[in-house]
Amino acid sequence: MIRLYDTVRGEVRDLTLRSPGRVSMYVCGPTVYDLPHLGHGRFTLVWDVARRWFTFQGLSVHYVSNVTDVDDNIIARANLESRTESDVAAQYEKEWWDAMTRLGVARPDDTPHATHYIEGMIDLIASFLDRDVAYVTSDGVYFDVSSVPDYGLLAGQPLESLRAGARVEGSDEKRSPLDFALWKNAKPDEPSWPAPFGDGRPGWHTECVVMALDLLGEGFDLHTGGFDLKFPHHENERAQAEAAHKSFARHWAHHGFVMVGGEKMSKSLHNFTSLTDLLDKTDPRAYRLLVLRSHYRSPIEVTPSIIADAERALDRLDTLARRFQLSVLGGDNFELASSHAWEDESLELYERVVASMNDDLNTPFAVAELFEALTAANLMADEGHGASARRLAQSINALFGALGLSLLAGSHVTDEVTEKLVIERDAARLSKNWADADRIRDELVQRGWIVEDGASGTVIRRS
RNA sequence: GGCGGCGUGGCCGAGUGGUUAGGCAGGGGCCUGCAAAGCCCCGUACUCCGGUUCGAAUCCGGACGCCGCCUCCA
Repeated sequence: MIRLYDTVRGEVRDLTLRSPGRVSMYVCGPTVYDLPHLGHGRFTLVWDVARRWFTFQGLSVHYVSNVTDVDDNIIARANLESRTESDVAAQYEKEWWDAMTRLGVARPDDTPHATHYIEGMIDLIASFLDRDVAYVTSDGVYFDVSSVPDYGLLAGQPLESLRAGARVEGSDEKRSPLDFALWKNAKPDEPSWPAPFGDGRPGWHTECVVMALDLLGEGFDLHTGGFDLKFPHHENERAQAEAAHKSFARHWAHHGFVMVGGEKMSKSLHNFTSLTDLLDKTDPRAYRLLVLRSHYRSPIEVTPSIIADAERALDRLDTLARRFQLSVLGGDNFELASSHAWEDESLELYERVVASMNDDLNTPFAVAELFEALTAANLMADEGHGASARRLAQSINALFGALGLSLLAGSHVTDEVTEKLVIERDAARLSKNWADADRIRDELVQRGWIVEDGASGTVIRRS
């Protein structure tokens, strides 16, 4: 049984599935108006890991993540750069998927776009107006939050106390500061769609309700996003579903932020590092390992030295892959738990990792178990138990693969000169000509290789 | 103001009341021609003050500090 923290209840509880063996999950995706930042990288990794883990465990996963391609920020950028909104959205969506590919984040099964769901949103808004849970103002249509009795459930606060803290905005026609825009009336130079209640464009909170219900259906299993989406975004999604008399997500889970110097990373604070930038400078697997080594609900700090730390840890994993010539798992290629042979040490490892992962996705503990197993595998091999060491290493590989982390034995592509140097060095070592052997080693190092003396002679790999 | 979370060894980071989390860095050792890789050993931490308990990082109360949400935001 998989247990997961539930935001509504404020505690870890069983993830009960709508239909056994199948997980339906909706993850709030990006608004495509700028390069993805580290925070986006984190959340996509966190839920990619969850998805992979569910799959690994034999569940059939339906993973939906939206792309918001109409919004104020996109419009602002388009106007600033004298481009069309769709041009801006297309550019940054491409940047998004490029970054996801490099991160090793698997494509969602569905990636609905807000602009493809305008009709459904209009229908929903019209039904709200019919039923008097929404009202028209001079600038659009607003949802009346007081029409939902348990509004504030996700925020953990009743409507009254939320209202008390709400910032008061100038003079608008909203009945409550918490009421939110379902539809924004068309303005010059803005994209708009015809609607019975006036031409315009949808507000942000409506798209996810319509798309989630369309693709996953009522009572889908899991809805996730960052803590900042808990309120008001998710609360407002839920409120709309309630008002539409549709059962919505059974389970809500939220992940922690990426911090910069103790503060939340965000575009509005201008303290973000682009994910693209990080991926250009480091092994993308380092970020995945970093994310795995902290709990998804905790904040993480991402600095160059912390990334470097993860890269060094990665070296040890790759050394294992090299030592046992492990095949590359992870990415699009991974084993299912049921197809791997778990026995002895492997079985113990597997059971511990399962216990950790199924306990609210405790990836840090799972990774700790894997590192302990790594030491054990090396020790077994050192002591001459090659076969069992190799079996354990393969299991470690399979489990990291299930978390989306590929262990790489590294490339052995060399050139003639390098090959010649290796042969010369082996000859020198054989004749105990240490001076020449060391000189050649220095030369190989200068050419960018790390040199190790293996049982069968000089072994090189890229530094 | 309301609600929520966090304060762990040099750094990162888990932690179910009593037994070594794990990683990185550092020190010592084994192995090695020397290295590298690997393995072994070492630091014995838990913001502070009370309380409960035979025993608390872990439970309760309080203090201090930090962070998040209540506005666009992953």
